[in-house]
Amino acid sequence: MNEKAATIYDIAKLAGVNPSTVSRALSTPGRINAATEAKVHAAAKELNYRANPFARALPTGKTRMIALMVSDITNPVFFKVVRGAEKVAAENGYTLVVAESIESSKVEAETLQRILPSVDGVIFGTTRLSDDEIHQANREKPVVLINRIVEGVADVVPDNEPGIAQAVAHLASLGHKHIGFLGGPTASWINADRWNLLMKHAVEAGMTVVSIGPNLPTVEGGRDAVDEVRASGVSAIITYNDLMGIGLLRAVSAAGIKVPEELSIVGFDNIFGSDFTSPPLTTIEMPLERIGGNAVRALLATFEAQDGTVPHGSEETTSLLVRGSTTKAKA
Amino acid sequence: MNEKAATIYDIAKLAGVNPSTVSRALSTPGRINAATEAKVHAAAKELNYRANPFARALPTGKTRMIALMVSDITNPVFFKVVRGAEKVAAENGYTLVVAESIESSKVEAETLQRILPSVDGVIFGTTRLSDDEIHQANREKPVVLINRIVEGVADVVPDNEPGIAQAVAHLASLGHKHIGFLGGPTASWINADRWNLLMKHAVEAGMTVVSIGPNLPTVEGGRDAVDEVRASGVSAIITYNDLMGIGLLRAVSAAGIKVPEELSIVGFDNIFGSDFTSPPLTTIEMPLERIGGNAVRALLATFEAQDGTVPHGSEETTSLLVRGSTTKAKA
DNA sequence: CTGAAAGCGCTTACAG
DNA sequence: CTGAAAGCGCTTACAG
Repeated sequence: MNEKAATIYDIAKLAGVNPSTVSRALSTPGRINAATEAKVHAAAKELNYRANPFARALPTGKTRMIALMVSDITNPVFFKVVRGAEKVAAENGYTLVVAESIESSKVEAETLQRILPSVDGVIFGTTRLSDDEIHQANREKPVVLINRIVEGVADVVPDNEPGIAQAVAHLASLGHKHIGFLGGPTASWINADRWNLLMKHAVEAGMTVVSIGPNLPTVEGGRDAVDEVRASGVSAIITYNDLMGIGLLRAVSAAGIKVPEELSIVGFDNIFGSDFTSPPLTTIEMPLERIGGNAVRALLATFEAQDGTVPHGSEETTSLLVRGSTTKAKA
Repeated sequence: MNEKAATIYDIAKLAGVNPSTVSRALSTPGRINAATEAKVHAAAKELNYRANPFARALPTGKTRMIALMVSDITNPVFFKVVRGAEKVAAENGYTLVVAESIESSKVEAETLQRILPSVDGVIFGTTRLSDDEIHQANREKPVVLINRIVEGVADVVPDNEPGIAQAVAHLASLGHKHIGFLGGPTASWINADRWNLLMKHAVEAGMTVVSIGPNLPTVEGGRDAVDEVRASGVSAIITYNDLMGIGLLRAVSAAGIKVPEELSIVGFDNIFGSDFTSPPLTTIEMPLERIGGNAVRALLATFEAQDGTVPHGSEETTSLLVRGSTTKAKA
């Protein structure tokens, strides 16, 4: 190991030009004499040259790295988000750094401080940071928020409405009159959005809807809701996310309640594994990979933006994926 | 955004010392006058100073970043590996870059070239690179391999034997006489290791064992094995990984074969979701998070190593996790 | 179009 | 212990 890498000086010597010419040939193609440029490229190839990104970053101040902060790397909701983000970043010559905050706002703030000097901008998956902390970060480097809206900060949020409208219509067509929503984190923008939309559409469809929980947005949180769900008398329930839906489905079945005959369950997200259950979980699909990719695009857009315009995105839409956990309400 | 960050020159001015003194105070604590050091630290704190990692990397050649290359970021096998690696990296002041090669050796080679100049070393999760390509990378920067052994290159591999021995003993105690192994990637070190160990232990236990497949190491690969499994007449099967185990379990159930009464299934890895199936999958657990963490430790060790010693690790062990997909062989 | 020079923010021998 | 200087590998005005 430790073969020393070639520099622009090595290339300059080999090609018989000045190092600054090499720099120009490599970084601003078309701006210099074509023959010279070709010579430089040939020499670069011969020496297997790759620019030292650190040396490049110093004068420009641009690192070509972006950070994606997630609260829990092992939460399957993030897998596709990370993949989408990584892909778009790579396509644009950026390197993605994914950092985990382990569900603690203190760790998250520290991690952010550690990573911020290294990157050109940061994308927050779910975050426990306060609006103030987000504004502070946004003052240093461009920020894009996923599933959260903060005044003056770019965001990418999905449009939950189509999926919820479809889910309500689906349940209504199956004869459900009284349904529930198993809530997740109360401080979360997306939890509130889903609940508000569900109320709106359920009422419009002539159904009643009650809030259950809120519980932890995990398999355990779903499992812990069994008694409350049963007590509520609902014939169908939509859960804040699939993790809760899966936990509820398994716990309810273990308690001898038949899914979907006695209780229909609809999850949210369509995470990996949500079709492993018996029955497989009906769910409202989130375009997770697109969201990750578009978060990167939004960040790149702020890099370009002359004015301080911040993109807001909800091109992403949601839709119902009917599997086995929903059926006709008992007469 | 774009508040310009403080530099050591700002600190030097504020503290009334030379910039080089600031540098020393910050990077080699204890090497200078305690009072001076305190003054510098106070000034640094006041200015909210954070060292520019790029400026630091230029003279030292050390980036304090390490890369983890995985073939598929959405493969749940990697979740805990990534988490373990991220954690140990952060503890040691390193930033982890995770890169995805999208299951293509060409993409992987390109990604590697792109990332290599930015990092101090690289960890390969599964890799499609040839031994030669790995040696080439290892010549430029230290390399650690997970689940693969290449002469002269550091590695972290789990000891598959305890888990397999336990699984065989478990199946033997349930009266199984004739079992199968559903194979994954034939070029994979770990696939071969698991198969060889299974043969050894099955034979010692007086069982016969046959190889089925190989198939893709995915849910689909498991599903596609139904006919071959059924034709083989085995009463129990161990799959290369959980993904295949889950696919097989679901497909076999759909085909009307009862699991575990008519076919016992044992997976490998204990991935997220392997307990979502009905019945939940019995599996051989891999210490994935430890493996990720130890891969980082091995890499850091090579940074220290004066001689070119490369660590080989199989401290990690495996063990059987009995859930619901195994039971007594039919009489 | 291209050369010579200065500078990005650090670190680290070299003096004193 | 600390200052002054050179250098890491680039980029980019400034000349010509």
